[in-house]
Amino acid sequence: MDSDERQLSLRERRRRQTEDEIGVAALDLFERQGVAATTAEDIARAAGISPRTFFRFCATKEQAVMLGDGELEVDLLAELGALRAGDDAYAALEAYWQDALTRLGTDPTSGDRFLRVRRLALHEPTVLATSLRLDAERTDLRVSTLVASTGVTPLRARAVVDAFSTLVRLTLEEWVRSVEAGDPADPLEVYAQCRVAFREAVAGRSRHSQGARA
Amino acid sequence: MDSDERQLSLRERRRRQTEDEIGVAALDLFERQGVAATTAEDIARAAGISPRTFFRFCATKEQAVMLGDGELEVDLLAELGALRAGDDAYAALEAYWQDALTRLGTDPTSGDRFLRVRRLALHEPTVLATSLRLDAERTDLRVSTLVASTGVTPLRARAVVDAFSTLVRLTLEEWVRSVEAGDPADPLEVYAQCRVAFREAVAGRSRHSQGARA
DNA sequence: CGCCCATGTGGCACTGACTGCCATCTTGGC
DNA sequence: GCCAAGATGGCAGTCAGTGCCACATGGGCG
Repeated sequence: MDSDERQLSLRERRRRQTEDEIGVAALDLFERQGVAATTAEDIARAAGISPRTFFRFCATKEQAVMLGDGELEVDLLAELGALRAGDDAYAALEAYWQDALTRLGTDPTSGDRFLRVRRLALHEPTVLATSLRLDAERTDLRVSTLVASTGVTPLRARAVVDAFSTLVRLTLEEWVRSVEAGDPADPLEVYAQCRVAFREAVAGRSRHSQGARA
Repeated sequence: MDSDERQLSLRERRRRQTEDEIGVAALDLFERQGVAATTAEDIARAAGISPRTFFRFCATKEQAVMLGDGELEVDLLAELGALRAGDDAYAALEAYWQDALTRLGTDPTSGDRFLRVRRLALHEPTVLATSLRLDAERTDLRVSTLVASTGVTPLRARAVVDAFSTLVRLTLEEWVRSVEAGDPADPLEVYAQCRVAFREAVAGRSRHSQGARA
């Protein structure tokens, strides 16, 4: 987690600091004025850089709030790459995600930030779209990593990866909802619920429901 | 399917015709020159309207190729609305989707068009993003319809709807891949495969794999 | 038939996202 | 200290998308 704060070239440290400042500034402005009313120039000014430089850090203004989550993806890929033939990839992803959620809960700083971004995604369609697109762009690499490490067919790999992404998104959405409804739930709790709901939804249920069939 | 071609006000018929012309023009240009190299003005000119009017039909140029799929969504909502407490919503959605796929296979015209759009989505990130966003925007209505008709909890409804959307997307992707690989598969076949892969991915498997556990 | 309102269309001007290019400065290896 | 690589900022340009207004057209109604 804190392994790489020191011993980085000055450039690299600066770079991360700027990324962070951009992220904070964008999140702040988006929350305060809405995404539409916030211009890229606004964010750049608040982050102390020129508009031109701003667009070197992120391709669209919406991506400004997502600059921080690269590490999570790296971890995820490492997790996938470490699997071997016969391993249950979906289970591994679930473990990874539980771990990530726990860390988020433990570290209030990054946790809060993360929550605020997801909250934004719930209310601002363009932010949600950006998040979805980011996920989609990462899918191919996840899939090929999984195929390479475990030898499953691409179709199965894609099924696993897509199912996982969807479950994650569902979890985050429900978590945000619980926070906004006034009683913030434990993310792990929410995740457990979503996992069950998701599995039962897909399983093609037979019994378990309150009413008769028709 | 052809229920509403006649007996519509002249305005309505014109409207649909224009929509169609826009869709055809956009698809054509996007395929030929790529999305980035195609301006909204290009599409407008090819469709015989002014740029200003073009943006009254679709909010972004990418949406131009998706103008046609409104009816599918209407059908889907009708399906969801017709459910009752205790019904298996996921199964209903699967049936609906099989039906839709069959219709697409039967009607070569709209089928080809549909395929071309999905193909575009596979190669053009902005088109994929648009499709994802459209889906996300429709989610809320699907969920509330489902909640209203069957009384399930919002979380479960969301799980069903999201799982279904993901499965549909997976199916379309695989279908397109099979076409591009040179041996076009039967969409229903692809769907069946994806359904199984998806279910097994989520189910938390226990046996069934080729190798030992580790 | 002719009138009128609702609706559709086009033109114009404008904002703002994003990009290519170049000139300048800073970093880090030697 | 010196030089190549990389980072930054400014400038000009393209193009997506919007508000506004002026005009045309469809369709109901007397």
